[in-house]
Amino acid sequence: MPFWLMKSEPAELSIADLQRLGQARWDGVRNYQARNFLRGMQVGDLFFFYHSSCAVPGIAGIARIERAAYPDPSALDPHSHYFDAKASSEKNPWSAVDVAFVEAFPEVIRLPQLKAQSALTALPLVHKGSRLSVMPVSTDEWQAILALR
DNA sequence: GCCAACGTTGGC
DNA sequence: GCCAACGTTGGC
Repeated sequence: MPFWLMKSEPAELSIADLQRLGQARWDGVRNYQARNFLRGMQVGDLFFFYHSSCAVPGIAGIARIERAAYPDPSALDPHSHYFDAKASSEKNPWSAVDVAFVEAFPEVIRLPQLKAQSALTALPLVHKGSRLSVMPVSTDEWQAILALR
């Protein structure tokens, strides 16, 4: 079963929010590379929930894919922050998935700690300037990160 | 608030 | 198809 990592701004959706909600739609991805990874996800896949653009950037927990990729409704909603005027219900280039809460770590695994792991040098997340918000995580990387909990 | 890195747009 | 300009991401 493949593993992934996805970034979310906790002001938008945090691991605590997902814990409270149980489930949520993961929408608003507007980058083709990230979208293609979204489309590769299968129900049951696990991912690390990363908090970005916040006081303590890092991995905050684990969640699971509950529904595989489908056309992202937020692209069609004029009131949405993620509205895309070029998208239509016939031709919507963007994808969303549904996710479910699995686990919140007792403490966020902070970015500097992740960057210090030699097992994670290939992970785009730790690369300076990397903006990719959805990425695959190898089994070895998954285990290395789990060991930091 | 700053700024480096990156993706996208659009003129040519 | 090139590439400069621009907008966005995201750590600090």
